[in-house]
Amino acid sequence: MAEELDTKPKAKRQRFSPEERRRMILEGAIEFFAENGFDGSTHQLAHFLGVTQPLIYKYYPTKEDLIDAVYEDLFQNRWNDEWDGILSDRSRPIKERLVDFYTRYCEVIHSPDWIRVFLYSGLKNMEINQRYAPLVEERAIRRVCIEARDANNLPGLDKIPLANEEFEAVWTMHGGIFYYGVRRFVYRVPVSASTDELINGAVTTYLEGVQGLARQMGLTAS
Amino acid sequence: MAEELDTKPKAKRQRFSPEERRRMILEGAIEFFAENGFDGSTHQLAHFLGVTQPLIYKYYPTKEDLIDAVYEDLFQNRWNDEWDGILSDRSRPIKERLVDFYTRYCEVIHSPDWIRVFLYSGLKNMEINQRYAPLVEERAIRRVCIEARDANNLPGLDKIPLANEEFEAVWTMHGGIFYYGVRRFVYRVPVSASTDELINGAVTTYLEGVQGLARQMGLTAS
DNA sequence: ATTATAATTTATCATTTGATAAATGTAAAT
DNA sequence: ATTTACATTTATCAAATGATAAATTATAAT
Repeated sequence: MAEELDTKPKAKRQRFSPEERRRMILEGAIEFFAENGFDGSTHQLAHFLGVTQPLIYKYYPTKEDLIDAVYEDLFQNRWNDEWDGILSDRSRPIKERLVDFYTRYCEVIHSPDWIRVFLYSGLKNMEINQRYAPLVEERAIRRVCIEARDANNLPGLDKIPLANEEFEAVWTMHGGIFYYGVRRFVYRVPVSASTDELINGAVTTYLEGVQGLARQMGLTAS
Repeated sequence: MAEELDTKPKAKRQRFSPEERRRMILEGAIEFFAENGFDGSTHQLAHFLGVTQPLIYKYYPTKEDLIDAVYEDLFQNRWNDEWDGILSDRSRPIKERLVDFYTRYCEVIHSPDWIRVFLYSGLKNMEINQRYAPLVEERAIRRVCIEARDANNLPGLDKIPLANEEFEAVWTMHGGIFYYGVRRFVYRVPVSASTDELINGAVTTYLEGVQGLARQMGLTAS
């Protein structure tokens, strides 16, 4: 009768197809590494998965391979090409476009897994984030600068090239939105506003503020 | 004659006073942990210091103790009380005050050591950052909100309490300024603006933008 | 029911890591 | 020059870690 009173739930061995198991390990690894960083041990990860440690190595021959799979799943092809169109669609008010874009963007990045793994990878590795920042600058920041010029009837880039301050103003908005995720998922402190309020506030402030900036820079409506 | 041709510089044993050595180890640990995270091994740290690993344990009985010392040196008492006065000094234009404050603040936080250790500690631990965020909110964010109300002749807090959007607008500026450090010292990508340009841009945009926000919220000049 | 495939576990290893004790050698005091 | 104090190193350890090989057992095909 003591057999059923064992301390462990006993979790009998369960077989899955290679595809399923591979996926299960990857999903678990994302959650585990997001919490513990890439220095979390494969033994602990296995325990977290409810599986023995050598099994992980059956599907990912080295820890490095597993980490690469985590990177790919989280960051590769997560930039939706439709977002570019949203920003440039001048049939809509610019504020609406920016809110729309950042709402979709935040649906991707404002998760504990994404933010934390992104920072961990930035701190450890650097290639991924070094590649990511220029992508953001090219596809978002720069585009916002251009649209802000147009929305305020300011000269186009062919007349006057983008100034550092214009770039940084967008980066500041962008960084502020990113940082909201850091406060929530890294520091884990209460935030006073919802994501919608955050985006609305950041976009409103930017659009209003960039006019003052343009004035300060001596840009005049054309 | 082969003795002088040894591969190692031979670096003969050097004695320092306990205070000096303790300091040397701490400084090295900050740099080392900032680069490698707190999972960097004490063996590697010793090598980095040009010292044997047990020596570290003579001065810091456990790795935890050393890490705590790193925290304390970087984050404890780094908030200068004079900063509070700068923000609240209504004899100066608000823009000048904000620029002044953030210039000094950035002198502290915009260093690879500070930014990286702060993020590492946030990701691993959380107590420190959980304590730090409310400090910033109380002594900076909130104060900026109040001063922005005053500078725009808007009702005081006794009339109308601070709205989430007002708070978030400042947090966005603040986060944007922080994120500039992340781009430089974590992602290690080129940034287009200098720290001065960044601060000027962020502050200008915020001050201009918060007026639009107030308008949107229905706050009227009194 | 028996067999065959292969998913999963058990057992094991070399290295690394945080930590300790004993030996060594430097610098100051006598 | 000798002695003494103690800063530093050498030697070592148990536990943890990434990784591999062999044994086991669940599942599907026969």
